Amino acid sequence: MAGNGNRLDDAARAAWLYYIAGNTQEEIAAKLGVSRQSAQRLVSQAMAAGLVKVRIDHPIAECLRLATDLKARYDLQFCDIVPSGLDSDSTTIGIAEAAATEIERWLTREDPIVLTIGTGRTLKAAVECLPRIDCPHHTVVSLTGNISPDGAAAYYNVVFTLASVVTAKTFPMPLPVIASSASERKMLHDQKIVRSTLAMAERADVSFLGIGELGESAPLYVDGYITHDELLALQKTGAVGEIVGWAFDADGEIIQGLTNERVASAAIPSRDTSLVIGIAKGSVKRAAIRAAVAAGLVNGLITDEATARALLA
Amino acid sequence: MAGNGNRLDDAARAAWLYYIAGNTQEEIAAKLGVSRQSAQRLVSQAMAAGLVKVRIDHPIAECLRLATDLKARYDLQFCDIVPSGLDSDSTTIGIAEAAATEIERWLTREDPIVLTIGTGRTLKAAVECLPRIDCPHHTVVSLTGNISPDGAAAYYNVVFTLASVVTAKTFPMPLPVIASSASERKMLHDQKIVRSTLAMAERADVSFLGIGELGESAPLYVDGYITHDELLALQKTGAVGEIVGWAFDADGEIIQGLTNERVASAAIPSRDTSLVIGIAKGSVKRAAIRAAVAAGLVNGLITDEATARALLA
DNA sequence: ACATTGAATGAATAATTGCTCAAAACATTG
DNA sequence: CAATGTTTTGAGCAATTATTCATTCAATGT
Repeated sequence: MAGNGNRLDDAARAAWLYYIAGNTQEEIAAKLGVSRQSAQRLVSQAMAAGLVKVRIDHPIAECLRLATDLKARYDLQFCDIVPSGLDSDSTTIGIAEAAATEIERWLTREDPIVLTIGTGRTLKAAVECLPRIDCPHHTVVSLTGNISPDGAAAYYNVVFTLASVVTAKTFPMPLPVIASSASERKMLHDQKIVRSTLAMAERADVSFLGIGELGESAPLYVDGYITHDELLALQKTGAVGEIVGWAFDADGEIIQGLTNERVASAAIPSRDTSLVIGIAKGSVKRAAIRAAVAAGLVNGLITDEATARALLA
Repeated sequence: MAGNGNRLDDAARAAWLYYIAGNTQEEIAAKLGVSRQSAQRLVSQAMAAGLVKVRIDHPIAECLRLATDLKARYDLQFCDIVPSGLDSDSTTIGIAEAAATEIERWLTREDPIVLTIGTGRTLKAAVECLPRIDCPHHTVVSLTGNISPDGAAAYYNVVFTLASVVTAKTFPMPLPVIASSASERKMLHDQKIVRSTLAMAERADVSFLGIGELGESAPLYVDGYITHDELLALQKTGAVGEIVGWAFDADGEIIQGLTNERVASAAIPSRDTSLVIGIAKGSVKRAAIRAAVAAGLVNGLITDEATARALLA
């Protein structure tokens, strides 16, 4: 009723009445003067629009244990394990929320920090879980370029998504993800703005990075940043994973040459002076994750129970 | 203890699978190796134990919370808070629409009601938001006179505006707002038509009233119903606000004497037997609104977020 | 050992929620 | 203004979730 009002407003109202006030959808329908079905639609729209944030406030003992073990085994500063259904290879569910919680924890700090962020599906999902946070005193820097091969904005670059929900000062990288040549990369990196952004990235206090795999469905390849031949070449030199574009082998050694000569991303921030959290799960990424934590490419990890077990086995 | 903690662990896990991973309770039961109803019990235990935190990320959510708090704090039957834009002192925007919605809700009822209405800019704006409503079974009564000091129709008397858009039986008060003397008021009120209108007002089911302030820009003064000296006199006795002309102090006590001896309006309808909704916002009206709700001059309130916060502070 | 109590369980059932589909309302275009 | 495509709506139905109730099980006191 009430004329037009914003549709999302009503959705939020309905969601509030449903989740917070514990009303049944029929009661909501009555209060809002719509049919029960419409009330149901409003609630699920609020859901779909990501207005509803649920968090479980309990350290599940088993996950805690795994986290402690992993921290000891791989000398991690930070580790969060999310419960998994026994079979779960299902995308980003779970760790995205956990990552969002951790990002939120950092962005709600009083003292100003520099947070750097990578790319990827998981990270994107995590940022979409974030509530609005007012934190103009913080700085968010993207480690990766935001221009996709076809010149469009890179879809999985998350800095803009983050900026739309958080009031921190944000610095995207006005670069392609992978330059066409080593010399082009040098030229791009010599630009004044890029240099200052790269410099800022080096002052990171905390970083959130996806860990990508380099199999047939490697995101770098699937999203068109590298060709199939380039992928094969990487695999041939033993590359098993990639962080902000930098391919590394099973020992966590950054591959020399090949596409790594042209990766336009900033270097992974120092693990000696800052917290670098990798976020990934799933059996297909296992080798990549293991290499990354074993070699100390990251000193923090958010993953799920199944992956944690595999990393400890 | 141990049993209890373990149980909560499972509850947390079940809640996690349910709310975050979106599993159905049957799936959870399978994964946790318990029966479906046990899974249900775990989830609801997690709920009861407060493990599950839901948050709605939308300004509306805050408004609903404020409304609930205000209802509890001031023992209100009804409260609606509209989000305030950045310029929170800007006239009637927002609450007018909200008031219109509530008026409409009452006028679209099947069973016949008596609705009484006051005056003022906010109420005028509210009525102008109303759609056409066919409701000949309802009765609308003005609580205030509709004759301005210069003999013309009082501009902010809303009964005529309302009548132009709604088919209810409407009863204006063929009176000045403030009589020239106490005896004139008595004489006027003794008229047969006025008496029946006043009697009708006493049978109100719901009332919509503006809350006016009594500072330098008090509507009563600005619109010429009282002189500047009368305004000063009221202020001197501690008057902070006014409803349908009746001035009251910071404790919500109706001022004795002064202009109140000549206010020709009907009394504010009973808050014990009917819903009396005050509609006002803005920092300049804060004291008046606080006094009105605290003393129970009204038992319903429509205001904005900023004012609601101030009332709770 | 045995009765008593109280929590936990699963079956049955009631209530609520989610989905599909056809009709209606709406907007757009020729 | 008719024709068209799109969105919104509510009814009916299927799926899911909550509650009730009789029963079991284990623990405790007599």
